[in-house]
Amino acid sequence: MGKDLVGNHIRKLRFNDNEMTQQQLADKVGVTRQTIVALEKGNYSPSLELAFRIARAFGLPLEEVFFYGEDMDQ
Amino acid sequence: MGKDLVGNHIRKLRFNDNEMTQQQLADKVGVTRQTIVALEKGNYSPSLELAFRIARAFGLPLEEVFFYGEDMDQ
DNA sequence: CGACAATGTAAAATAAACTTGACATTGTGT
DNA sequence: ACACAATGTCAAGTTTATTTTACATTGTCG
Repeated sequence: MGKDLVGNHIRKLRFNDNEMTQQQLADKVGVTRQTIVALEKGNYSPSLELAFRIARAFGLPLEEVFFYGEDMDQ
Repeated sequence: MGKDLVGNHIRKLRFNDNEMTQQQLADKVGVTRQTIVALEKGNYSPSLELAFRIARAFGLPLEEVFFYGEDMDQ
């Protein structure tokens, strides 16, 4: 809908503890690698459902993976 | 994408403290009333962006308004 | 060098979210 | 009884998320 108000830490999180490839994350949450690429690039924001699945994949609460508005560039 | 794994407390929250009409909430978060109706009925789950705006409208963290999986029927 | 894994990119197609407009129902107040 | 506010519903249309396919780039390892 909106312009670009939702951001995420997916790429960072894939490295930190978790050390996951785009493909592995994609498989784990049940989407294609292209979707992960698009999210990391910030092309669009995911559905709420996918956001939940990704947060789970990292074992984090949703708002530690995705953020809204002001905090955008962190 | 998925079946019906995401639920929400929108309807409850509109009453509790906040006492808001569907139309008022819709205006506040910038969608049409139909969208609110559809969400309350569980027809689909919102975009992540809209989910954030709705949570904000209630002054709550996203995961206190929307929930995933097990907790579905609460 | 040649092979292979991880990533980037891009276009066309499908699915899901959201809008627009219109009408029906229920309850409340006058 | 009439009016009006809040809610429910339905169908057709637009926009955004996601898939599919395909190819290009970089790094590593034999």
